[in-house]
Amino acid sequence: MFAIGQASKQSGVNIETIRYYEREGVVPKPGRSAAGRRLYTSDEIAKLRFVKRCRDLGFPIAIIQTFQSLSGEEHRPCTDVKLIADQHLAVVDAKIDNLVNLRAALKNLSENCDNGTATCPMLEALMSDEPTK
Amino acid sequence: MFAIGQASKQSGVNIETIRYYEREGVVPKPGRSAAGRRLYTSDEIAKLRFVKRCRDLGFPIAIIQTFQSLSGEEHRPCTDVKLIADQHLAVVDAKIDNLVNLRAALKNLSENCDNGTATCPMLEALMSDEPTK
DNA sequence: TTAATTCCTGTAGTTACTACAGGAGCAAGA
DNA sequence: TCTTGCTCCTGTAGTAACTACAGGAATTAA
Repeated sequence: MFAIGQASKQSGVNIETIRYYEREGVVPKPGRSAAGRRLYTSDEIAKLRFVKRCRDLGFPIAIIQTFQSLSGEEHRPCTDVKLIADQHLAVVDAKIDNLVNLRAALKNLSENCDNGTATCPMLEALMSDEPTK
Repeated sequence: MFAIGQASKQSGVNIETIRYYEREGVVPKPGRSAAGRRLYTSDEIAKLRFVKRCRDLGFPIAIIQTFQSLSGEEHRPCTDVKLIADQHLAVVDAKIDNLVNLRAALKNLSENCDNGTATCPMLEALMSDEPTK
């Protein structure tokens, strides 16, 4: 059995975040010592690690909860999991596209912004009536 | 003079968001009609459009406020603006890198997740003791 | 005149945490 | 044994940038 600090180190999840996950029901409530301190089993720490990995992949918490209920089911969850993952992949793709466009616009603005004029061309562009595109 | 609905349509900023910007001091408070309704000049709407454009480029509100104070100054703001833009560009680049890596990991997991086994390889990978990478 | 639309203020909810405040338990050295 | 320092506890509030009501008043169109 491990105290919350150990659980944090082993899972990579911040202590405050662990307590937050417990409040929100993302992970089950651990047992407590006589003095009321949380005590984690290795399994519970593995669950924290699972949540952390999913979060690092950008899955929202609601979806992680779906994963957990799927992994406990009888019928093979693979199709469901893949579907969710692929939907998430599409979201990530859209985000990347957006950021790449944004980056181009930003770079374009920035590159026209070093000609030493009194008025900044970048601010002018942002304030003008023409759409930036 | 335009009511808030008009200002919203012309600037592309949601009505609730316009009021939020006003509360937060992102844009100046407009005048009011006798009955207390907000009335916007074209200049004020242009300012909303400016904020919208900056937000669409991902600039946080605090930085937009810096832009606005810079644009009102005597000394040429171009250098300052370019510096901020380039810093922001670096942030965007880092975000893109992150997402591209994440995408690869996600795709990798997803592609191994269609072999119809009873246990989902993707869930297994996320739950295993080995780091995902 | 009435119905539909727009607008008002003020408050609370969203996401996923993070940061206290104020207090108590615990382990190790002098 | 006492003290020092670390860890832990609960509960609350803050973060960013909105969004979503509730409950009511004004305006516009038919």
